[in-house]
Amino acid sequence: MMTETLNFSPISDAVANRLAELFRALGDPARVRIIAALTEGEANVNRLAEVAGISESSASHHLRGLRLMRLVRARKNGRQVYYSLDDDHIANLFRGSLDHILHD
Amino acid sequence: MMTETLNFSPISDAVANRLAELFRALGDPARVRIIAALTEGEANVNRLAEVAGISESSASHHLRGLRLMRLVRARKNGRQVYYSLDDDHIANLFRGSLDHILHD
DNA sequence: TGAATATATGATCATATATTCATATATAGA
DNA sequence: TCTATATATGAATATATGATCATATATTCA
Repeated sequence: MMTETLNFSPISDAVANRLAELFRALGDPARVRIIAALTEGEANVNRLAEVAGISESSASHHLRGLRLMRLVRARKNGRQVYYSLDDDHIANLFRGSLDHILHD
Repeated sequence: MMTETLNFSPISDAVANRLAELFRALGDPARVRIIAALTEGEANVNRLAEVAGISESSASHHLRGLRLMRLVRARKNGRQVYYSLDDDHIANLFRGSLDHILHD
């Protein structure tokens, strides 16, 4: 059965959905603070929880989401897990949005 | 009563919250398509509803949120309301995030 | 003025999301 | 091996969000 709709938009369905997902992934204060901290370098879960002002369990849940979205990477060292931004685009995107916020 | 928490993060509470709000505002496929359409120029509610693939009522609700967030501006002409992006930062932010999506 | 049209709004409902708590897993060190 | 520590996970719950429908408002045109 054909349920495809006509595409009037300058972007495709797939791209619109992935963009929305990306923005949703960033659309929470705790995650914003986690990403902000990671623009300064890698950090472990304990540290990120502290930075974000949330419990370690909550941080772990958030980090799981960010990992699944491939926004962050995990590196295990002993019993600690160090997270870092998965690529430079995110840091750039982040700085771009800071511009918007600050220029307003 | 003092409930202020120490600020370990590179960004302040206020900025983190506003950034999260901004991203949340963009974190929906319909709104992504609306913003994408508006990067091409202004459009009325009917047109935006069509582009986003949603009802006009739903479009109106979304546009209300975007207006309150000052991401879009409304210009009334007769009984139509034409929306446009409120400033260039948003279009730039949008293109930046497209980069991220496409380079992945 | 009355009908038609474009948009906006409010209430309701279903679903998504974030937090908490309990528990599991993995590793380090005694 | 036993204990403590760091992180992860699952279930439960509270809150947020989006869609829909009914209705309101504003404007055009006959």
